[in-house]
Amino acid sequence: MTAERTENPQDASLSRRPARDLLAVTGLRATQQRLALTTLLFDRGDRHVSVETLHDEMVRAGAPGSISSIYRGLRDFSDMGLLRRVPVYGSTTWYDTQTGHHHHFYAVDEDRLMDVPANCITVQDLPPPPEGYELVSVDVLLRIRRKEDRQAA
Amino acid sequence: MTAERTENPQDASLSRRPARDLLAVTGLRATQQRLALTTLLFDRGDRHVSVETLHDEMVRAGAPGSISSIYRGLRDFSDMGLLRRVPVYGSTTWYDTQTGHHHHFYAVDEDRLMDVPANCITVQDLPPPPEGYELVSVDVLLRIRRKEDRQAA
DNA sequence: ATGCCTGCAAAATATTTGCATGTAA
DNA sequence: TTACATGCAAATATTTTGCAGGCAT
Repeated sequence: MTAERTENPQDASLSRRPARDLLAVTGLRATQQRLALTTLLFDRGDRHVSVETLHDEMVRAGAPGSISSIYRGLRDFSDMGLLRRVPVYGSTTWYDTQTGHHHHFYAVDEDRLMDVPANCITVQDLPPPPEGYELVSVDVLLRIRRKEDRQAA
Repeated sequence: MTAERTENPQDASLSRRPARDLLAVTGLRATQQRLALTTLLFDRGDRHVSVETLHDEMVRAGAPGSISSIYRGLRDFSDMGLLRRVPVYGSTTWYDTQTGHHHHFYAVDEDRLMDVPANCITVQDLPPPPEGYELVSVDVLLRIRRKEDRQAA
């Protein structure tokens, strides 16, 4: 029962220290799928992803990971605080790699998220949470649409 | 007190003028289903509903309307500006009967929306929308959770 | 009478899960 | 070695839609 462990050269990028560190923090095992996911998510700065966009990316990159694993991965990462679910109207769930406070434009006609530059929005006079609750996050969503969509009848 | 409120489902309440007026504005026909929907939605002040909660209500009230009709109704009402979709994380779509600017608490562990009292939140320094876009709405979602859920692990 | 609506069921879309196998530690 | 993770497919969940009959106008 001796499995050969062939160290693929291409594993180097997927085994980067940062990715492993992120996983180590969560206590999740550093599997190939999770390392690939982590690298794609966090090596390019702030991004918004859905299961679908990320799966496309992984296929293009030849990275390992089935759809189920991506669902599981994004869910687990969110639960552990590595990602943040973005509140939008549409049916698909969007995740943001930046967990700090910042906000979004949402182009309703295109079902597309855009970042709002940091420091651009000030939220004041927040009410205290209801009795027994604590505040977890503040999300501001600026719904926008193409000006041309307002057709002068 | 054990008051028996045996109100007739086909009561005149479903044909109230306000409900008909709302529908008249949209150009949609005043069917029994839409009148029932409109009455349930707008006779009780500000509320958040999903297809499921509303369907339960209609069943309980003995009001007419299949699930499909409720889906269609809420979608159409939103499209016509009578309702407003609330941006949340979960899978179900929530609608708010108050279309004016106001904001929400979202209890993540219960998948439940609560109103934030008006005038409680001030949003300042809004950035201009991207070139070619116009701002449609500003939604603030305050994610909250039970304090007890923070189990010292 | 006409054309928009509804209900039903099937389809489409989004996400989770059972289980056998694979693999990190 | 052992527990946890993955892949696949089936199961759920949510929403839309085709169509025949119904109802508002």
